[in-house]
Amino acid sequence: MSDKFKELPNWISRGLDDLFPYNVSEDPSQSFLKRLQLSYTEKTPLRVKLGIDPTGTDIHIGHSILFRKLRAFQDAGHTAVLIIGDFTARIGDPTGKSKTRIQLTKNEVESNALNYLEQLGLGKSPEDSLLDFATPGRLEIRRNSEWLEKLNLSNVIELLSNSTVGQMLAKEDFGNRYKAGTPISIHEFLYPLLQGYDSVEIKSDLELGGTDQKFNVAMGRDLQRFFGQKPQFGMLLPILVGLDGTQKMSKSLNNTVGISEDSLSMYSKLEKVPDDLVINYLTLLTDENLEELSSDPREIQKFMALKITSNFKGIEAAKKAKFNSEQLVLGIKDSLEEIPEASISKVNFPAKAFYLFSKMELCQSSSEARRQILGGGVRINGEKIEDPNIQFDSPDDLIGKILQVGKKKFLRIKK
RNA sequence: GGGUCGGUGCCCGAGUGGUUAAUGGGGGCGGACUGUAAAUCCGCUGGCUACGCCUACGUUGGUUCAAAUCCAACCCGGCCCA
Repeated sequence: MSDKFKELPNWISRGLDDLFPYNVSEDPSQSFLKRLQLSYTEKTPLRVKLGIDPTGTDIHIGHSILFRKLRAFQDAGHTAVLIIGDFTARIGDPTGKSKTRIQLTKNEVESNALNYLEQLGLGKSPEDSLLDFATPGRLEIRRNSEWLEKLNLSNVIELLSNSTVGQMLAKEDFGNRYKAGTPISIHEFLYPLLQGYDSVEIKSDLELGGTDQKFNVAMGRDLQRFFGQKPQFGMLLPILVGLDGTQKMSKSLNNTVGISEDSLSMYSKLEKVPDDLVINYLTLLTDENLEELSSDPREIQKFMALKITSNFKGIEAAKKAKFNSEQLVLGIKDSLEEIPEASISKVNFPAKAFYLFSKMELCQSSSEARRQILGGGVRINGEKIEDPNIQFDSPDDLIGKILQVGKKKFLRIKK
């Protein structure tokens, strides 16, 4: 994120990791700035491609970096082409280990895809959503089964002939796995090619992706050239580092902030990210001016958390979350404006404490609840309980009380 | 297809017939501390309304009073050879 891209407008260059080809020249096939200007003079919006695999179901703020950038292009009048990788998802995720490779059914993929679109703002107004679904001409949603399903073996071989094993092994991911001796299935080599072929089908002018997508995006250029098209530009954005401060944000690493999470947990997760991540988050997830920040690291953290939360939840919800979070730290749970509530109806009485906490889903299992209690991390209405076998005879003893595990997990019992 | 080595809990990795829910490390969770955190120290880290009972060491059978440990077949992977 140097000033390498300083000639580009800020809405493009902010947070950018790479843009290729990047030559400062007059040639619109070499200079993205010229290409952009050309699209305005010709009044032809750029077709900006972004692919998503509908395998998981929850979008986290790491993903949102790409969507925010895509949205910026929409707002500048260009066409976002969102590709739902329904075909590739059905074959299975190549990077996962074979034992957990799940072959998704057509129905599962569809419902995942719908879920994704809803999180992105399907049906909402542009002001309240990540992408602009409403303005005509700004969004095109395509499923890659539309064309990939029709490829026959000859087509596939033609695609394959565009790449070599050497090239594939030069790709970081494959190379590492090859060196480490972990298995690589042949069909995994097909993925970059299929993703690249998507660019051909939709006549992409620009593809957005994480930095790990460089190979695949470049493959799209190769294939477009092969099929006689103008190659797309590639725009790479950083992979967001997760809450642990070291590894990429990923659901399987349990270091994510989901965009569908309630505002309080979003805020409280964000306000304690490691210090050296704060500026990074501000850069990638907000539009705030970085020149005018407080000098107190704790203040910057809170500012970042507030801004990001309000991006997703609105300013009012974010402020409320900040207030509640501060109350929480002070241990003033009673004054919280919004304590998550949960019904006690599924608990059978008489109920022992460990059973209660397990059933209320504050602990993953009754064994864990027992351990947590013994470990001194469990409270009811602020009062520590020490015996996992304490028994409650009736729901009336508990309704309205606050159950708490650790510092962050708590809820108020309702009927 | 042949040779060879190997498949252990979230991950890595000990264990090679008997208190073994299985050493150790990482990660995670909880506690203390702090600017929330990080670092550090301490505890926990299969399940079950639970002083007992279940389920676990690739799969399925077998040998044994007893198996993650022995045997057989199968499945999956690395490396070497084709």
